[in-house]
Amino acid sequence: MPELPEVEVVRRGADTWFANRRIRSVQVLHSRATRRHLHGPHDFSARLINARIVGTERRGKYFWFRLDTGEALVTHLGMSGQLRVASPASPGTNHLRVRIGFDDDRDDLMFIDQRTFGGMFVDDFVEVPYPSAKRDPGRASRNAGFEVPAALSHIAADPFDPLFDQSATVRRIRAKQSPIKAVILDQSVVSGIGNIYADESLWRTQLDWQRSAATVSRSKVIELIDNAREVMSEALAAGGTSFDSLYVNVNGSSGYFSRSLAVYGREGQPCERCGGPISREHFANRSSFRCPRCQRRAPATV
DNA sequence: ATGATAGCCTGCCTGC
DNA sequence: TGCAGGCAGGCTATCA
Repeated sequence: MPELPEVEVVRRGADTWFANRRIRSVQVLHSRATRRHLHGPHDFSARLINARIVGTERRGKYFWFRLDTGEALVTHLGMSGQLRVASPASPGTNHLRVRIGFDDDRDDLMFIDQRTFGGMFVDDFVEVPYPSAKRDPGRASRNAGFEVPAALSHIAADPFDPLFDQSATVRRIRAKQSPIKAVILDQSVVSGIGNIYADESLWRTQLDWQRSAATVSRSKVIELIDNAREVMSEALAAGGTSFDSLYVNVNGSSGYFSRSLAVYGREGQPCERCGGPISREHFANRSSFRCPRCQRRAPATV
């Protein structure tokens, strides 16, 4: 559910509240929440207890706590996951899946997830290489690589990542025949973009989501990536997009970017660029919103 | 290899 | 009022 800006809001909150603290206790209240931890909930807890959180990092919609054990506590919010701070004395809440306590007796970390598409797992780091275009011969140490949890090695850099290689990403996008929207939602091509920001970026670029990626010009793809970066930074500045209480930051408050959306969820309402009605179409068992006037569909070739 | 689809879950909203 | 059906911001596995 949450896309890059929402995950980044949560990561920042998590960093503020949990960095430099040592884990004392771990409760797994629903085993599905740790299903991606291959050795089970007991091993999950054992690897965390006594570990100190060094800091937090993010790639796309995943973020993780770097531990002083050399491992990562990886978190994905899925569609409905939340990270909340809670007093150690407070009772659990509905949909509480994992609760972590610290040796300073200050606030607990609660992972809450109604639909259990999200989860947490502990993982080793692997090094991902710097893209060749970003190599800096004068600073060999910087070129050594960047570490990500092993299970995330297939996740591409997101448009804010220092490792993001824009020209390589443009080439990869244009090599695909699929609808342009499916390609920018593919986290192994470019990460962080979900259904909302895909539609918003396509609207800003005046592209029909159905267009085969291979038919979009190189400059238009560059514009699309720039627009995705732009809309996501605006959303981040607004504290994220939220339609309901399912997405909140660690304090439980929600962002207000939903009022700035141009197409997403605005079926029938006027396009702010041309005044025509926004349409809603089915795409991969979900919805796609576009302005049929500004985002023209090429006539079907028969 | 790439691309499309089904499945995982729960809660809420709509329409009958 | 009750209930079935549709829908939700994502990812992964599996099939063609």
